[in-house]
Amino acid sequence: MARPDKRSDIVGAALQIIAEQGFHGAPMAMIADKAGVAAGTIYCYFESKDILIKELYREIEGKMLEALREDYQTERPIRERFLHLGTRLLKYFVAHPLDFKYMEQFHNSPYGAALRRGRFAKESNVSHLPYPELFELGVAQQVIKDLPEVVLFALAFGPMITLTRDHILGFIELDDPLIEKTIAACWDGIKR
Amino acid sequence: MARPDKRSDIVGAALQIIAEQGFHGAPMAMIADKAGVAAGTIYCYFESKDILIKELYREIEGKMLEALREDYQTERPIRERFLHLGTRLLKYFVAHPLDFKYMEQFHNSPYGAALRRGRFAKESNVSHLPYPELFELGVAQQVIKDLPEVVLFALAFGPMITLTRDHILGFIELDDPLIEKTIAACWDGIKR
Amino acid sequence: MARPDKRSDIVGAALQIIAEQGFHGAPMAMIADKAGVAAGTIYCYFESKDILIKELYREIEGKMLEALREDYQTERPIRERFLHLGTRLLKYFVAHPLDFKYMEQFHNSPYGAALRRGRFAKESNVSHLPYPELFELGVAQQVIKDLPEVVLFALAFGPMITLTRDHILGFIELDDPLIEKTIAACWDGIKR
Amino acid sequence: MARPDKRSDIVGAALQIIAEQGFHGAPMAMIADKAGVAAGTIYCYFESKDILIKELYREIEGKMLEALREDYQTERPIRERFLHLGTRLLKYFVAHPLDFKYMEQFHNSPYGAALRRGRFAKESNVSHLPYPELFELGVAQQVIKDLPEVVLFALAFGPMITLTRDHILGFIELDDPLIEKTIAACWDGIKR
DNA sequence: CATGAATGAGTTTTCATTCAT
DNA sequence: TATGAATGAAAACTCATTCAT
Repeated sequence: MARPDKRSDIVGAALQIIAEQGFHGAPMAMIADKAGVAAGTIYCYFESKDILIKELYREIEGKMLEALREDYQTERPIRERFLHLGTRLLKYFVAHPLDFKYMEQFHNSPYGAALRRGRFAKESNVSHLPYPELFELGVAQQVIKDLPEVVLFALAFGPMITLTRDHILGFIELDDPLIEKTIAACWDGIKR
Repeated sequence: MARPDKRSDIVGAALQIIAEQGFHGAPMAMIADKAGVAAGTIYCYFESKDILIKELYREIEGKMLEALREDYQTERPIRERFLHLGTRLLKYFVAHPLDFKYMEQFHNSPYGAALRRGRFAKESNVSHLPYPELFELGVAQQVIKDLPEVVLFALAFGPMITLTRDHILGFIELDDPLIEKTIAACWDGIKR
Repeated sequence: MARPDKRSDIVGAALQIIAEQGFHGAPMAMIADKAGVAAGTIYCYFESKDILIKELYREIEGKMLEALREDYQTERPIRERFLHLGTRLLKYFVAHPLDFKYMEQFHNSPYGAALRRGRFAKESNVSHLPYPELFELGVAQQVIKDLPEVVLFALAFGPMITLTRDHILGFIELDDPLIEKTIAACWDGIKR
Repeated sequence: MARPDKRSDIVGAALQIIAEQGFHGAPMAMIADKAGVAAGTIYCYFESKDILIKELYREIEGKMLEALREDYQTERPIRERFLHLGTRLLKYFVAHPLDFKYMEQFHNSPYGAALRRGRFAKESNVSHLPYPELFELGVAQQVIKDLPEVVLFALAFGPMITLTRDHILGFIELDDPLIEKTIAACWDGIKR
């Protein structure tokens, strides 16, 4: 009767509800209900709501990074590599709007602040991303503006985030040509 | 002992607590306490927490727009007007971090989604801003890339939002020269 | 409609239910119900169930010690002072069976263990009681057996506790003559 | 790998956890875990947690009574028989602190109240113990005070219980000489 | 207008027990 | 017998809102 993997059902239900209503609009009982399990069952798979939230974030981030890295060729010129990454990222978000919304909820919360602080303390505020290296290299090759990494990151990433949000809200339809034009414009922002 | 205007006290307390702890970390009792009034008193000025939140948003947005429009000269060239607006905006956020954080909380919540939807339905997703007109004009004069307004908005605004967040989190120190370089780079992103 | 002091109602309800059913047989909802208040109201007076429990213990202990000290004359002989205290204690418990049962619940729980440890660490395992001094004095005067204070305490107190329990359970009817005979027997146990 | 008798494993695990954490600090899952069996397995041996608790009590009481009766010689004088029993009892508790703690948990709970009531209804509040007979005989021989059996029981038993508790809590170290002195003092309490 | 005690619905989490395998 | 995933009925606690003063 139940689908074979209850854990997936729970994760899926949590993703959908949290993405759409936020953490506080997602009582455990509602998640359980949508997943088709009893309230207590969630605690067979996740120790607490906190852990469910963090775990779900890790899964989404993993899938996203995997998508980014696919076909990424480190021997290509800086510009092409940037365009590849930006395009991939935007396309991933367009294809997985719930993932994007979930990540936004996560970042805009104590969880996200803690995560960012932790990562910044080490080396990068969005670790695992191929960006930091790419920017450093571009600055060294005098292809990219000589600005702090954080600023370059904002110039490159900020528009994608804002635009994805608008796309999801239905303010614009992001098709492939528009995505490419947008990423090209992002490049204009950081290129020397 | 009490300041004359309880309403201001309430608004100020709400801004501070919500900006720092989020909507759910800001019980009415805590706001009342910080404002130095009784819990019930808030309801003399605001029908509900929802209304307090929306009202506070409107006030902050108003102050911000006022700051943007100050010294704004519609007869100057597109580029200069953009640089003026961008610089003003970034400086305003740097000077009023609580306002920025509050707006982020607001946008990243059902309130924000509703607001944006409402505004888009009419004409603009960030109404009252001088941006839409500026972009239209820039496109017509072939100074700005021929992209949808929403995209231009993302290219111009996205980096500022992301960067302000990083500044507030302490990942970077935004001084005036850096602000100007950043806005100039934003211009590169949208200019033809 | 409501009795003037809701706090007393809550304390009274908690005493009765906890004494009879134990801490785990006393949900906050049940206490609230018996007190004639809403569940949340309890938290206007006590931060948590833990604090309610500890506070209630302190109140009971205070009343009991007051009863013990009444008419207590430090200039009388050791034996008379002991008989006075023992008789008072037993009579207090007979008159206030709920207090006795509550204290038993308390002592037989993590709360009690913590309390005893704390008191023992300082100077006495049942501080505030006039016993320790009395025992020391009696040993010095060679009226009381030369045994560790803890043992003397057990010899003197143990029977009263056990007997009070039996009285409350209805196994025996403790009237004044019997109380006096019992305390006299307790004295036989510790006297030299 | 598993010990042959799962039932013993379960009983042992329950004893240890309940003695140390109380009934409510001993979820069935934890008992099962410590016993090295699955949660459901416990229900193959015990119908419910209640029944496990009662059953365990009966086993402990049985072992304790057996220890008491060992070497007990009914033809010896009353005093010697009392000293024998008291010493045995105290030594048993010192040697088996978990048993003592478990019994305290049990008595101080609805289970214990029910048990005592049941036994009193028949004939004795601590049935199976050789005490009642001993007291009756002692009173008849005019060696023991002419007090109700319940009172004699409290005078004799109460100190041992209180003292064992203090010993387990580490407030005193009960070695053999001290045990004997204590039991002798108990005798002073009941002897004529 | 102002107060703040009181409310009670709603939230997360625990855990004895069941049952399909 | 043995398993352990699943259940769902509590339980403690929070907090927006009301209302008698």
